[in-house]
Amino acid sequence: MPAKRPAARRPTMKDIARRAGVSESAVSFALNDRPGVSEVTRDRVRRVAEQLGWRPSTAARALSGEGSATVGFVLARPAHTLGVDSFFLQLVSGIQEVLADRHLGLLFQVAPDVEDECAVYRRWWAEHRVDGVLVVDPRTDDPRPDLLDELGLPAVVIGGAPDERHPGLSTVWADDAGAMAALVDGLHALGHRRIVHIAGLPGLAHTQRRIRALRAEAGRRGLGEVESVTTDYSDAEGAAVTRRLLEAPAPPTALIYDNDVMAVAGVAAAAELGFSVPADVSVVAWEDSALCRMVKPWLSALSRDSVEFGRTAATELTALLDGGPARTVRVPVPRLIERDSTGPARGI
Amino acid sequence: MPAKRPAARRPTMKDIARRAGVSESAVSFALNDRPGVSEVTRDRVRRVAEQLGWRPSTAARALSGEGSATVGFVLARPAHTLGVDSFFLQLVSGIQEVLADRHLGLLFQVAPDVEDECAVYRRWWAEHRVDGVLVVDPRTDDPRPDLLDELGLPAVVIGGAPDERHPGLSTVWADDAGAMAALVDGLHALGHRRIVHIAGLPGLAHTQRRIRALRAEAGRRGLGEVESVTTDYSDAEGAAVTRRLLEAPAPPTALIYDNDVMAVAGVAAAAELGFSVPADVSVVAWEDSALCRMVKPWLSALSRDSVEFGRTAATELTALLDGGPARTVRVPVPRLIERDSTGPARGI
DNA sequence: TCTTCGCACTCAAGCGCTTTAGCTCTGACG
DNA sequence: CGTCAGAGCTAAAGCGCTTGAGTGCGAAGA
Repeated sequence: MPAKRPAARRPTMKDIARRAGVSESAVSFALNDRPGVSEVTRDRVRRVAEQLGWRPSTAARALSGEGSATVGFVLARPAHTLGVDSFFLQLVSGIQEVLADRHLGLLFQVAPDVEDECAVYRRWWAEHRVDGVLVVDPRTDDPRPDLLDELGLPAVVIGGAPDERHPGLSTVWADDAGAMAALVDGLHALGHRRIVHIAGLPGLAHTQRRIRALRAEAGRRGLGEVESVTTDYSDAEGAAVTRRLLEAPAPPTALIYDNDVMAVAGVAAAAELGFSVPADVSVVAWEDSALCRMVKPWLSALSRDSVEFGRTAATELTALLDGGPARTVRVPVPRLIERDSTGPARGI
Repeated sequence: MPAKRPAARRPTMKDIARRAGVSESAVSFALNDRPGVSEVTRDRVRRVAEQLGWRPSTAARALSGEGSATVGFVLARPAHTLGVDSFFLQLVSGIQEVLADRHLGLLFQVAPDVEDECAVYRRWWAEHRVDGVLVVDPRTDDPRPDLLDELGLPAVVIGGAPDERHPGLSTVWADDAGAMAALVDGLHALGHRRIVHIAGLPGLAHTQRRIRALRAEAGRRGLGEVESVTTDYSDAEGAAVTRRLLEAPAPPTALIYDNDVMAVAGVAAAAELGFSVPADVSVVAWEDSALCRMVKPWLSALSRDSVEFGRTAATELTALLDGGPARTVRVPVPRLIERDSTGPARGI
C-alpha cells in the first residue's frame, strides 16, 4: 500500500527571498507592486514566486491588517423552503464570476431566520472572517443595516430600496413599482379589471413595494377590485389562495404571482376548478425560469437576468472594499415575456 | 450627516489577559480547555471573554498552525445549467447544519468545469483557505481524487462509489444499482418490457452506475428492448429525447428520467404527441421535489433525503478533520414514491 | 570636495494566536 | 530540614505577511 505521502509544503515568502537573494520585505514590495525595488529585482522575484507556485497565505495577510479576502453571503430561510428556486443559484453564480476574478472567496451560510443571520454577521466580524457581506431579502423593519453599520462591515443590499438612513450601505435594486405599473397597464389594456396579486412574504421589502405599487395603479385607474394577498411563496399556498380566489362570486380575471413556483401551482389549481388559462383567467409569474415552460400553457413571466444582478452586486461590493463610496444602482426593470398564459379578459 | 462611527475594535486575548489579570498564555490555555490553569482562573477568563464578546481570530488561529476552520465546496457547472435544481441547495443546507455546530465556515465556489475546479483546490490549498473539501459529481476518470491526495487535503466524495485507489478519501454514497434493480423490478411486475432510461451526463460516475445496473437487470430478465440514453439533464434534452423515443415504431412503455426536470419536460412532450401518462407510458423521476407535484399527473419519483445526505457528508468530513480514518458510508437507498405517473403496461 | 538627496534595499516590529520551555511556589516525602 | 514533583503560571518564539524606520550608496548640487 502506498505510504501516505506527507502533504507538500507550501512555499513562503522566505523561500522566495532566499532563492532570489533578497530580503523578505523586498519580496513583499515586489509582489505587491509597491515602490522600493528595481524593475530587475521585481521581475526576478516574480519569476521565482511563479516557479515555486507561491500564493499568499490569506491567514497571514489577514493577520497583518489586510482583509481576509473573503465576502459573506447568508441565506436566511428555513431549510424546507429551499426548494425549487433558480434565483439564488444564479445570483450566486453571477457574484462568483466577479469575486473569482479578484481572488475573493465567498463564505456561504444558510440560517433559519434573520436573527440567526445577524448572529452570523457578528461572528464573522469577530472572527475576522469576511471583509464585507452581501445581504439579500431586505425586509421592512430590517435589523441588518443597523447591525452592519455598527460593525462597520461593508455591505451591499440586494433588492432593497434606496435607503437614506444608512449611507454606508450600497444598494442594488430593481424598480418593482415601475414593473408593476407596466404590468397593470398591459392587463388593463387587455380588458382586465379584477386583478389579484398573489404576493410573497409580507415581511419582505419588495413585497411591500409591489403591493403599494399595485394599489397606486389601481387607484389611478379607479379599479376597485384589485388586491394583494401575501403568502409564503410555496406551491401549496399558491394553489390554496388561487382556489379561494376563483371560487369567490366574482373571481378575478388576472392573477399576478410573485414567483414562478406559485404561478405553476396556481394554473394547476385553476385547471382543477375548470378554469381555462388564459381564456377564463390570465396568469403572470413574477420570475422567469425553465418552470414556466414546463407547464401548459407556457407562462408569461417577468424575466430578469439574475446572473447579471449578482455580477452587479458583487461589483458594488468590491468597489466598497476598495474604499469607494456607497452607491445605489438600479438594474434594468424586469421584462415581460409574453407566452400563452395571458390574453384578453373574458367578454372582451 | 452622521459622522461615520469608527468600527468597534475587536477584543483580543491581550484584552482578556489584562482584565483577568493573567498572561496571554493562561488565557489561551483556559479558553482551549488545556491543562495548565486552575478551575477558578479558567472560569474567570471564560467570563471575561464572554463579557467582552471575544471570538478567536480565524486568521491568527490559522497562522499558528491550527486549521482555517473552513471547508470548501465547488460546484462545477456552467452557469446556465444552474437552473431549477433543489438538490444542491438542500445538500448545502444539510452540510451547513453540521458545520455551523462546529463553527466551521463553508467556502463556496462555482466553476465552469472540473479543470477549473482543480485549480480552485490548488489555490485554496496554497492560500491556506480550507482544511478540507466536499467533492460532488464524481466522474468516471476523475482527476480530483489524485489531486486531493497530492495536496493532502482531507476530502469526502459525495455520491461516488467506494474507491480503493484513494484510501485517503471518505465517500458517502447511495446504492444506485440497488435502486435501479428495485425500480426495474417494479416496472417489470407491472408488465413493462420496453423500458428506457433517460440518463444524465455520461461523464458522471453515478450515471454509469445506473446504466450498468439497468443493463444487468435487463440481462437477468432477458429484456431485449431496454436502453439508456445520456443527456445534459436539461428540460430541452429531456423533451427532445422523449419525442424521439415515442415516435419510434415500437415506443417504450416506461421511461426512467435521471432527474425531475427532465421527467416533467418528458410528460409534457408525451402529452403533445398524444400519449397519455400513465395509460400509454409510465414515467418515473429519479429525484423528487415539489416539481413532481406541479404537473398532472403527479410524478412517481425516487425520493431521497438530500438534507440528510448533506449532514452525513459533513459529518464524515469533520471526522476526517479530527484525524479520524477515511470511511465509506452508504446512505439509504432512495425510496420510490408512487404517485400517478406509473401504471400497468398497455395491454395488460 | 563635501553635503544632500533619493533610490534600492534590509531590519525589526507587529498582527492574534499557540506552544514550548522555564520559573515559582506549595506540599509531600525521606 | 532538604529535596523533589507537580500544579499554576509567565516569557518568548514562531506562524507568514506588511510596513515604518533605518542603512548604504552613487549621483547631483554647492
